[in-house]
Amino acid sequence: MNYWLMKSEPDVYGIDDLKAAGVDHWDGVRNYQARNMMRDRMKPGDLAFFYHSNCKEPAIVGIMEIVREGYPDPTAFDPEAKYYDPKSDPDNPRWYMVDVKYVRHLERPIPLAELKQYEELADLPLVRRGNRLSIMPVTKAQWDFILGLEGKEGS
DNA sequence: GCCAACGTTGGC
DNA sequence: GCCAACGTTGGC
Repeated sequence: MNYWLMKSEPDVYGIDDLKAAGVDHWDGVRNYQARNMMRDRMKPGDLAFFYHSNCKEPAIVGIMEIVREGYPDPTAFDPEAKYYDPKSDPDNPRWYMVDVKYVRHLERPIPLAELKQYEELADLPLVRRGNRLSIMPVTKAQWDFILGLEGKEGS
């Protein structure tokens, strides 16, 4: 199984929204690298960190499970949708999404500023300068290390 | 709100 | 196919 980290702006869709929904579509991704990962690599049973971006304190805030592998994102076909893409054709869809299920909040949010302090996470794209990937793979070692931070005091 | 870094677009 | 211009992301 694989591990992931997925970003969302809490003002748009935060972990509490996913908790309320239970299961939801991770739609609106319009980046090819992220698309490829959802379409080709994510499988039901994979786990992902829910990350809050573009907010006061960017942080990993929870865990979710992939429950449906990549399939075409219908919001790309909808002229009324915010992320409508006229170049995505239902017969040859350009954009994909997965379904995710809320698992739990972390015991405490683990802020980006803290994640940046650890040598163990130096290769995680999230902490690298200028990184803009909204979906990224996390190694098992990184996953376990981050979970190990949960019970510690933040710094 | 600023702005650096990045991905995409489109002219050539 | 190059690359400048542009729009977006996202931390600060």
